[in-house]
Amino acid sequence: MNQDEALADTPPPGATVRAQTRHDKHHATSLRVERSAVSLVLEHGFDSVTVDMICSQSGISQRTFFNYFKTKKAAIIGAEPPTIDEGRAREFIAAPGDDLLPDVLTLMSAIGPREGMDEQLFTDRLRIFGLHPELMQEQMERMTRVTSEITELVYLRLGRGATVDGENDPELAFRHGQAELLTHAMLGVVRFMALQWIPDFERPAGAAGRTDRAAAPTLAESLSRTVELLRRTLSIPGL
Amino acid sequence: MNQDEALADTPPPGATVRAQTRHDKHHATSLRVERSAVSLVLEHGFDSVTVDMICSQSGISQRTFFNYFKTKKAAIIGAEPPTIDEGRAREFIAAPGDDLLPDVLTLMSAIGPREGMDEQLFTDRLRIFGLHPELMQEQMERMTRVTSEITELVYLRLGRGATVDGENDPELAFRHGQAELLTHAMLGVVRFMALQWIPDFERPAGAAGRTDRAAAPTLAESLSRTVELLRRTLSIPGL
DNA sequence: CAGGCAATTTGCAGCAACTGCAACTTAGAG
DNA sequence: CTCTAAGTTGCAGTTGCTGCAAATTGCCTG
Repeated sequence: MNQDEALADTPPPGATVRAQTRHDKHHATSLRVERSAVSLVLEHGFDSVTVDMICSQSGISQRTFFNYFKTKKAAIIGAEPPTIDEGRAREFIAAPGDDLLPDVLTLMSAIGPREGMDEQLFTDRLRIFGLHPELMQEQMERMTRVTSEITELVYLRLGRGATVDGENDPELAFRHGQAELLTHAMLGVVRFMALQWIPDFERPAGAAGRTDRAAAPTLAESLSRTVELLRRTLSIPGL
Repeated sequence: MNQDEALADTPPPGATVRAQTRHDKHHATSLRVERSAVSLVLEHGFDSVTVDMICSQSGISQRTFFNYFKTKKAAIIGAEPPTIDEGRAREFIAAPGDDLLPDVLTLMSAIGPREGMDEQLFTDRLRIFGLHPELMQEQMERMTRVTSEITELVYLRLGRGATVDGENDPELAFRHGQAELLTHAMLGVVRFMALQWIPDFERPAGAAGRTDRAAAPTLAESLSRTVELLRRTLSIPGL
């Protein structure tokens, strides 16, 4: 998994002289298409933007567009991020025991926008999500695709303290059910978090460039606030 | 809201003689289309079924089809159920305090398949959901549309014990956040519940879910089991 | 550096979902 | 019964998306 990166750190022996290797080119084009798509949608709205528009602005043919992205929505949301990082998974399983909830949330957030990603593109996408719930929906759907993987990790973490031989099938099945339930519930929480994150819906026609840095909490801030709220909510007496 | 029902219990003065009132006819056609769609999809799969097929089997034109349902998917999932029942909402707010979770789940379940609905159609749809995750997705998306309404109800219920004059804005806002978070999380739980419900869903071996051919549990059973699991999960010490 | 293999790109033809419009049919009120 | 409005239909057109085969391009080997 994550073949892109694997190839990336094996540059051709000719040092950095060869500027445009096949792989780089693909990546560049992909990014160019994403940018075109996002900017066009921000300008005209999702329905008014045709695939042909995106193509001509990106300098590729329509057919090539669909070689890069399966659907129009996919192009706007961006290239599919790889599956869960192996190292991250290990960390998660072995992490100190009294922080399960935030850890799960962190794990899930890693599926969405990545760390070193283009800042402008990122916030633009957030704005689009606010404007077009359908696309937000698509993003969430993408996350649900890894539900089973996360469930497995949660399952392992839940069971790490148990003695191996002291348990029987029903207990394991029960714990797996717990993991599954917990994962789905946390996915809902992620949605909540994402919604809190999306900037103001109202958008004056004036300055297109983001000038006010008023409400743009980092992932970590947003996360810790959510966890705090979650903890206090779970402690409601008559729940 | 729920205008259908409101009109239904106001039959024309001519008793039951007039068999096909305008409204009834619409309802009948709608149901016929749904049935055609569901059976065809079960037989050939979603992609292989064209709207034209559904139309000819239902005896309507394609144009009329799109007058009844916005999209092909919508026809398969079925007519949009009305918004939350007013009486139900009141009940929810006033219900005894120590059963919030199951009550929320019940409220949400009411959005999906209705009580007095066609049994065959219902189970067929479940099968389709198992076969085509995209449609399940659509159904869930439909549920998320009432998120804000449910949030409001939860908010009211959370605050019903508080003295009116003893609270200030921050407290109210905080409670609203709680309601929002809770609603989203519960929506995730509903998804979990739905998955347990669907027969033969291809999932990684060992995952919780029915693989046997036993009859599907009723909504109430499934719900109480889920709540039980949820409660025991929330009481995990190092959560 | 030439030649060739394989991956990518592209044009083209075509299908299916969906929409607006205008004409037509029908149900139900007066 | 008649008239009006609601519901239905055909038609033409747009758009997303796919398969296929030809053209192009990057890259490796001799």
